[in-house]
Amino acid sequence: MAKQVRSTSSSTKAKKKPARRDAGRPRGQPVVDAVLVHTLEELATTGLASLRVDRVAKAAGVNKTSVYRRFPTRDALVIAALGRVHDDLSAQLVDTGSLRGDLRAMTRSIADFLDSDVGRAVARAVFAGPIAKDVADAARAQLAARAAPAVQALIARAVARGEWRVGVDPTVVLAALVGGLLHRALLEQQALDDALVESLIDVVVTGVVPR
Amino acid sequence: MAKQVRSTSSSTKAKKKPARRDAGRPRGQPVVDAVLVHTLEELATTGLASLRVDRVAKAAGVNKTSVYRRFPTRDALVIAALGRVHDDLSAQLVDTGSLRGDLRAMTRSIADFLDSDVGRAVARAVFAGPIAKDVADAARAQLAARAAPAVQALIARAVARGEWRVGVDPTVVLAALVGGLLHRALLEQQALDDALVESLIDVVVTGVVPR
Amino acid sequence: MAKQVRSTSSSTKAKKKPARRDAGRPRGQPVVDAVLVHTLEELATTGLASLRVDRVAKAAGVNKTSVYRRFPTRDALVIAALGRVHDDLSAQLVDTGSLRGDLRAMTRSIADFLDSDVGRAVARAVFAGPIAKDVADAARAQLAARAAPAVQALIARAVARGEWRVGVDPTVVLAALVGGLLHRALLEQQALDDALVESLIDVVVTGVVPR
Amino acid sequence: MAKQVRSTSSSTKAKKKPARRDAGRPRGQPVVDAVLVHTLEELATTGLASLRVDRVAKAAGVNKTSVYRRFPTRDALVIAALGRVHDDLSAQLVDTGSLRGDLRAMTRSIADFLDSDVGRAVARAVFAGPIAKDVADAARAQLAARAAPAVQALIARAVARGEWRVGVDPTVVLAALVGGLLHRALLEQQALDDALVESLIDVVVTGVVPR
DNA sequence: TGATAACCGAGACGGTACGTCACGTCTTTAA
DNA sequence: TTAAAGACGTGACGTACCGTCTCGGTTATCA
Repeated sequence: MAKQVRSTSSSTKAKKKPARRDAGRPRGQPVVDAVLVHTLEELATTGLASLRVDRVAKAAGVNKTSVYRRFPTRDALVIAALGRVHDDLSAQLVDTGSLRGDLRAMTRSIADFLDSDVGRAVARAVFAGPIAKDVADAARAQLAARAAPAVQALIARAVARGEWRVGVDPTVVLAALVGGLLHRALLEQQALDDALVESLIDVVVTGVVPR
Repeated sequence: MAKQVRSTSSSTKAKKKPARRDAGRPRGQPVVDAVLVHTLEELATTGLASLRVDRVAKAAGVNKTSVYRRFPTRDALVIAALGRVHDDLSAQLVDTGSLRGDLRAMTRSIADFLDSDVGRAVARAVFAGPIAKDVADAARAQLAARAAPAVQALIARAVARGEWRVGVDPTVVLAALVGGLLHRALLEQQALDDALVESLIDVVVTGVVPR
Repeated sequence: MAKQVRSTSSSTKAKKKPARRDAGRPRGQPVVDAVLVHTLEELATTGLASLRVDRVAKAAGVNKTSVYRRFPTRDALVIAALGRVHDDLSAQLVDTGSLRGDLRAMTRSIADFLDSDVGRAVARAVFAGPIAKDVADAARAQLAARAAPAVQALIARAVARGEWRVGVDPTVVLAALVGGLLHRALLEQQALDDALVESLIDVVVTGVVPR
Repeated sequence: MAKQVRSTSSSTKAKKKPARRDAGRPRGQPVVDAVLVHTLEELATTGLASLRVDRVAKAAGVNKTSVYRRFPTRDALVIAALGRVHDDLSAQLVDTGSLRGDLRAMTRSIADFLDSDVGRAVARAVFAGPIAKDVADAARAQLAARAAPAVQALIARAVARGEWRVGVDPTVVLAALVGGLLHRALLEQQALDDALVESLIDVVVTGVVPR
């Protein structure tokens, strides 16, 4: 063992540091992953306001410096973390055979997200401030590239079935549905149960005025 | 040891202070008013995150200490300021003779608020965090005592006119309308023009499905 | 609520800071040295009561925070600074061939210290309060390890020369001499000239009663 | 019972304030006395550094304002309080028939004072800072008018008895004795027992050199 | 295989804002 | 007139977190 050779000399001056395990090893992607995951966790746990960079770093088993090496700012870190969520937020957009069914599936999946700790935290963070400007843009772009087609398809099916009144702006319908959920979750601070989803869809699909 | 001799100093060097004119004068209510007004102003101007207590104090012509004497925390200050807004937010709830008209007036007034700097800032702040918990409660109580009756009346009129389908939950309708506005203002970050209001009401009142 | 959203602000407005050159550079010992030196300076200049931590920090070319990182309290800072003085206070304890000469050298060196701005300030500070408890202990320990031997030697020489009456407590003689200086310097607030030193030694060595 | 008579009326509108006891009543001297007494008490208890004006006022059953009416500054208050001590510090200067006896009585009485909480606190405060300048002047004037004659007499007696070597400065002897006590009490922080007093006098009277 | 560059942990540092404390000033109200 | 009550301005304190920067040491990559 080569180590034994040096043992006599190293006995005089003890190693100061307890020998870091994986110092120097470039880790790249794993680091950002761990960091972003724990950022979301902190976000869900303690909220955006109490999110501390050091804590995230420590939780991710990474040094604060390494965080700042990749994300120049706390905000940038948060934004990046929020960006990750879109991947999980792929709303269910299936063909159920009816507009109500399609909307129900979509709304329900969004509601599920907003009912989770992460979801609520993310929503709050997105609302909170100028993050929105950046995130919203990215989100819109991302949605345009991913969800939009599905939504388009959803509406196309509804039109084909004769379930979509001409002149109705799809974005307004979405705003009403999603906004309704947000209102309930973040302002009224109540759970998003099936009854709510059903009611929302009922109002949006059928309208308030009796037929 | 703690607070070692900080004294016995000023005896040699005479005070050069220009003799403040109205130090010590109790001002009470005027102070909190000025402070809260400027808090809202800062909120609207620079946002919740950049709101500095000293700056608010200075703007209000008051000392930082005096602010802290009444509001133990920056957050408490913000919350108190938000509380003031409800007074200005008394939504217009007039009888226009039709459900659409009534809803239009209401939605329009809310939209106007959300389109103002203060309104957007307040909305962001309320969403931002646990503030919501405190403020939302107070807001709900306040609304229950003030706006609710008017809303009740609005719905009662609609029912009387036969414009309100039985079984439709008013709170859901409100959530859809207000939430739709919030979605547009804070997430999509677009102006709340009349077209949007009209579209929202159209969807909610008439529904998506053709009649 | 605590520390509500302080973030999400700097993302819009670009940082205008002139990019500090050596921020973050660990300086360790140099820092504490500079800080303590300037602490003593302030102490000598404006007195303990008017000593301001920021001012010391600024004078030392260091941030207030850095001072507090090492000295948890203003008092701790002062105490540490006082501790530094002992190094300079190594009283002259030479063999002049006679008790009077030996005492004169010692007393004179102490008097010189007490006549300096720093010396007076230090003496005042040490007297001022419970600092004494901490500092005095350290001082005593330090003196025991450094000055004491020399004093012992001084007395041993005097005994050998037949100049030290049996039963006379050295500590009392020291207290009388040093105390006499302090009384003159701090209470009577007069200069410690050679005449005083000579008189003190004369009284202590020869006594008041005529021989 | 007179109280019952008013009970019915007071039940409707409760007294806002707990009815200040002696508002407006001019009290003059009693106030300053109480204030100074409690100032000394605080001084003895918590030390100069921790002496708070509000606390003194409250302890003296007086409003802070009333304190500031008479003493423009915390320091002035302390100085005034210290001034009061001289009255109690009338050192015992009796004719015991011998120099040793006379000095013993004087030194002992000073030692007793310095061994008390108030005494130590006062001594520390006097040393602490610029107070000394003011107080020392007043003290010197006061001593010159009161104690000095007695000291003069003491020395005159000693001279008459042939116990005072010509050319010995009385003030130096006093400085050595008092200074020795101060050194022991404030720096070494030990009790001032009879042995110390005896040793001090022995050194000063007889000298260190054997006869 | 050995030099070199990239990467990481550790942590000191400057800076800004926070919330606290006590001083001394001044007004109001009441006896 | 005198005092109590107490709001207020002011300055310093000590703390927390951000983002910067240096150091030392390790690992992967290339000569």
